[in-house]
Amino acid sequence: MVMLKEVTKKTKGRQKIEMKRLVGSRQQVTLSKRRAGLFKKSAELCVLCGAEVAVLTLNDKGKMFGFGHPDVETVINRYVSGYTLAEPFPKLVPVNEFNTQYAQAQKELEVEKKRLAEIEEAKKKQEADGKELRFWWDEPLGENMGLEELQQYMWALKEVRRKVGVRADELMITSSTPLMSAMDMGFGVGNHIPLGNDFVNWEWANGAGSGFCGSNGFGFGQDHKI
Amino acid sequence: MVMLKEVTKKTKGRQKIEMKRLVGSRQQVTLSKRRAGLFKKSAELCVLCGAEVAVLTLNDKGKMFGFGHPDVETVINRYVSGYTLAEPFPKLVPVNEFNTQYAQAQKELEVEKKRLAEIEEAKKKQEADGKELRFWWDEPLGENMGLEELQQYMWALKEVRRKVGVRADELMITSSTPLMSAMDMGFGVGNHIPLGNDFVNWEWANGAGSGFCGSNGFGFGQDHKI
DNA sequence: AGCTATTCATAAGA
DNA sequence: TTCTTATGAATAGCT
Repeated sequence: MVMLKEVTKKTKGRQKIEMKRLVGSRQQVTLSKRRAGLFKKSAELCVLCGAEVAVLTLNDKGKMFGFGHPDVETVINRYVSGYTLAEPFPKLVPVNEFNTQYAQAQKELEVEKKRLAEIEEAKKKQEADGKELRFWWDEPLGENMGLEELQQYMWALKEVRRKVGVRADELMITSSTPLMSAMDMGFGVGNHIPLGNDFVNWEWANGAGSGFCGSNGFGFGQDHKI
Repeated sequence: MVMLKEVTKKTKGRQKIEMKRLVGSRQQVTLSKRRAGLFKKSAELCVLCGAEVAVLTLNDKGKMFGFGHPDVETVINRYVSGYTLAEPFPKLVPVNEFNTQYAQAQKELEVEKKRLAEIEEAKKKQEADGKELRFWWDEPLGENMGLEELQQYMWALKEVRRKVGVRADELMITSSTPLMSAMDMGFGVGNHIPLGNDFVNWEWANGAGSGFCGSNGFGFGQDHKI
């Protein structure tokens, strides 16, 4: 005879959830949990691969949490030092709807992958030739490279600059908008993720008006055991 | 009678790994996989909780990948604005070997090429489904754009102009193709890039299109199904 | 790059 | 909020 053991499950366990905006406390709980998970994985990435990582999250209340190794600022500096110049703002005007952006990103991802694959291929080819590894930009200039493209780019820039200028003038005249006073944003160096030594740290920043933050409770307190 | 089915496991499956620095190809593979995972989780966090998120990763070769919603710049700006409000980044930009003009110019050119590739791609798409895609520089500046935002924008633009101008100047010299002068474009012809050999192995790989998801090549494999 | 067997993350429930 | 538990996901090791 076969006995069937009565199994009273205490919980339904993790359930698959639809990828759409949550609301209320549900959203809050999920945000906390997942942010913790995200930071943990970031820390692991640092340890495992020696990568520098920065993660910033901002909830709808304007509270910001950040993770960084060596620290947020360092990574951001690297980003900014190379980025500001060439990529002021998104190439495509955001369509407002996140999902649309995301879908778009997926498509473009494919294109991007192909392009980079080509670059890699070229690199390998060059290496195979026994030559020193050289990148395309290291080649003699003026060969295949971008005069025409650069002109297009510059033209576009010129155009946008004109538009911006016009718009700015309008605003200057018709508005007396005060500059953002975000200086009163407080920063604190907070929770430490034990990864052996002083390896990773996290920080947070609260919304405007709080002055400075001590190590008082900021909600996200626990350490991330790894 | 009870038969035991012989199970030949094809793989050992996922194994627990020690949290310590990996090396070689193993590190590379892990970095790729986990970075992809990190980006995916970040995207999910955005969708589920309506949070703004930015993630930057930098491998030991100096290659940076980024994810951001609405985009990396926006989130970083919020963070940085806690330090400086007049200009977005200046004080945070470190001047070091990774930040030479030459290195920057190289990055810019790559970004530029990507942009061009995207332009082409977008055009194809446009023709394909007859749907209209507008680029940010063609878009009339929104009425909602604030003064402060514009100022940041113009500041960034100014930087781009300078950098691209330098690069263009350089190209003109080495090219046999006659073209509009950098001056005509309204770009200053200032300092030349020291075309020495302090080549920095610093490659830029961000901005898959919409400014939503920065991507990369290899490894950033699967599409982020949400 | 694809494939599994596992470990890991986490949605629900308490 | 914090802890438990069952299930969904991510991913290490291979090919």
